Amino acid sequence: MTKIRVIIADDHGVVRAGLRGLLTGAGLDVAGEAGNGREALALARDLRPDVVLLDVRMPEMDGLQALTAIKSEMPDISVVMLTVYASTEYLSRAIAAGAAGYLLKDAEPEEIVRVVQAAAEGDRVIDSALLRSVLEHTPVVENDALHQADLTPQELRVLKLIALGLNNDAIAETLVVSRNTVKTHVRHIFEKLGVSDRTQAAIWAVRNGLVE
Amino acid sequence: MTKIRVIIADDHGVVRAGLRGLLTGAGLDVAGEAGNGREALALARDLRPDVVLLDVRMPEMDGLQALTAIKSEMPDISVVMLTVYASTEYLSRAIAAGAAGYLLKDAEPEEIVRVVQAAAEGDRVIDSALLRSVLEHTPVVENDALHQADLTPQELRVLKLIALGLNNDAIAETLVVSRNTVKTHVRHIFEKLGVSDRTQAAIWAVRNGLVE
DNA sequence: AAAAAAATCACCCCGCAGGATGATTTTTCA
DNA sequence: TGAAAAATCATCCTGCGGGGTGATTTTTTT
Repeated sequence: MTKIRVIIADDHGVVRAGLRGLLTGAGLDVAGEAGNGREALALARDLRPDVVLLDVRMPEMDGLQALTAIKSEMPDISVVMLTVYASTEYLSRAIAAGAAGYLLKDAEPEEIVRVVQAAAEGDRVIDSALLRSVLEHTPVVENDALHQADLTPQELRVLKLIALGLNNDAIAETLVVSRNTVKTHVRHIFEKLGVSDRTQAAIWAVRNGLVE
Repeated sequence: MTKIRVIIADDHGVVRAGLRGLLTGAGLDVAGEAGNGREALALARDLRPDVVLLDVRMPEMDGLQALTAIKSEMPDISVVMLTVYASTEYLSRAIAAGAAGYLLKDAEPEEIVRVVQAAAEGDRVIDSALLRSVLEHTPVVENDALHQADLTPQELRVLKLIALGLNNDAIAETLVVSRNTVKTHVRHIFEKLGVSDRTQAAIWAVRNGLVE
């Protein structure tokens, strides 16, 4: 089997060096480095790597823009986002734009390697611990509709995760409960919102500012 | 079988009278009339009708607020929205909030009766012609992400309908094509957006201003 | 301490969604 | 006019989503 080819994009040389060492040490092939989103896009065009590691915050073209550009032009390439911010805003945008992974910069080195490898396999890995922390630390703007829906705390978490685009299994994993439990919550949410499927629930959530 | 019980809410007496005549003539039971959303909500609490007909624009509490309040408190009651505006904004909010139907005030009388009856049966009827007209007449804000996604005109329509919460059958009906065709478009959309299911596509669409 | 609400989980069923493939027709554009 | 892109449709298959029911445990509230 050939080595997994990766491109690193971050505006800090130190970070790039650190990542390069980490990935190379794990047997991956770092095919190129970029200092901003535009360079990353150009490099991806030229080198056609398996995975692109993108910092969210970069000059010229930020990580989200680069993500969108890369995914729409080269859907086969997996993109992993790297950031210092654990915000639902970024996270959900990244997921919606097709990111294969989302990592905090202070994640364990092994975790980073693991996610990049999973991304190369075509898997989508959003760190559970990260999702949980985002759920708890992002205050929900008290909303009229939201108040009327009268969701329980756990239902609110489930709805947020639905609105991030997660399926029931992923939600179960994130909240550390069984799939059946998630399905029960999901049904209750549908009843309370008066919708009939998860897509409508997700739209409801986005429209009511639940995830940004 | 008992008559279908309906509440009418509109701030114009003329309209109420017209609707009352129309519905009564069709064998329905108009249990009450309201001049604003708050009254409609109160009436719904007292009378527990099968269907509430809500004008979108009303004083005190508008139709969308009333819709949300009624659906979250009494999910069993079907709500049909009545409006003079064919805007995606209202339409999608109404659908997301659980409206069973959405009608233009200049709709055919038979159409209005038909939709109210369908709503009473628990069906959800969004007029196809209305959807089509909304699709064509709502200009899409040219967006960076949208441009990059490079969707074809028909794919764009399908995506809009996904973002309104429609399933494949409803989309097929709206666009007057087969279910298979819709599924093909849907798959292409997923590829272009880099997402893996319709919920994520819907979120993408909402975030990129495709439906409001 | 008792009652109510929230959270947990299981099992069954069905249908639609999503993925893969292949093919034809229509429209657009060079 | 010919090539390319877009739109149309079919068939097969698998699995997840969504609905229905019932039940237990934990937490909150009164």
